[in-house]
Amino acid sequence: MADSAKPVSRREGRKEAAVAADETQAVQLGELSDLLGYVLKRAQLKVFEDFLHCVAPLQLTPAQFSVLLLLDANPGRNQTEIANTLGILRPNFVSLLDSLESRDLCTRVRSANDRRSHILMLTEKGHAVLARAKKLVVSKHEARLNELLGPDGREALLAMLTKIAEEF
Amino acid sequence: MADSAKPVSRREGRKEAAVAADETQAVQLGELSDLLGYVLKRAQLKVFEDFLHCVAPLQLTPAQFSVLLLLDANPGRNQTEIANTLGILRPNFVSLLDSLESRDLCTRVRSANDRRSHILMLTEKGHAVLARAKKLVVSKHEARLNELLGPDGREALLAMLTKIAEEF
DNA sequence: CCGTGTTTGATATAGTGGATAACAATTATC
DNA sequence: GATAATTGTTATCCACTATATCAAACACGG
Repeated sequence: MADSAKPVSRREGRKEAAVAADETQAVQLGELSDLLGYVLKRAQLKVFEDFLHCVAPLQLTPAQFSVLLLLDANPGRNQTEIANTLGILRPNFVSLLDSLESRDLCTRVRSANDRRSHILMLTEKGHAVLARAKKLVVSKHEARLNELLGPDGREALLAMLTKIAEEF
Repeated sequence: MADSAKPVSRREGRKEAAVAADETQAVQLGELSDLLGYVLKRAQLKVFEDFLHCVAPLQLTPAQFSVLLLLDANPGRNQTEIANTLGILRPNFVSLLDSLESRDLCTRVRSANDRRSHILMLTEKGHAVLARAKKLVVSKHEARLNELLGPDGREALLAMLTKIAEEF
């Protein structure tokens, strides 16, 4: 999100005329601040933005990180299984994998059982990058969330979001 | 999200061979289920999907609904102010407004003070549609969230998300 | 009043994510 | 062995996001 897209809190530098009191009056959010979907999306953008910033030295997006995590936890799976688990459509998963493979973070190996499918595995470098990424995520990203919400707050939030994601 | 994109819970109809026990073993989410950003995004998609479904009779997207809400709460504002408040870039706000205006839900009026800017206002039809949309959102969408989380759970969730959106 | 700079809405354009159709290769099924 | 289904892939489309640029209108200092 560009600077000019930052919401609400942007005090436009113009019109110093409205000296003390008025200050051009901020736009009222009104019932929008009670719309869960609205706040949810706003929070999600903020969290992704921070994730990107924290993992910037490793050049990993949230989606790429989630793929590496899944490959680590599920060796020997094919593209369809990993893509489905992440809610990514197979066609769109191809270029994502291309990118990871071109950076030598994972490899596609033709399966011996079913020569149609590609078995996915992390490379050595993939394991190393994932390990460093995890450290950054825990020590910087999630740590900041813990600081803001408290450990129990974070747990409660995670539980409610999981409930929505699974049961809603 | 298409059917084929539905995460995890998709038991592929193939291979009845794995009769009772094995069942091809589900892919393990692993540490992904503790990643707040991941669950946050998943929950957000679910909530938007439900919103879209609940307001389908009025053909309003979350973004369009939020614009109508803001125009109602802030009559007499121009495009830049409304767009900034919603975190929408001015260029992208133009077509959004075009769509609403072509449906006679709002109007652009040249300001008398500053003939560069367009004052935005809801039309009569806009007010009516917004009123009906609000009813649908409250009675169907938010009601379902209340049912899932409980009134206090929903409040707590809203509070934490707002905190993230504003202070993170 | 004039000229410089800024703001507003708008256009064009590019990048990204998500979605569908179709295809060759391979496998499953009957 | 013929037909159907699956896997990875390509092409393509749509929505959303982002940047640069423009004309019109305004602000302001000289």
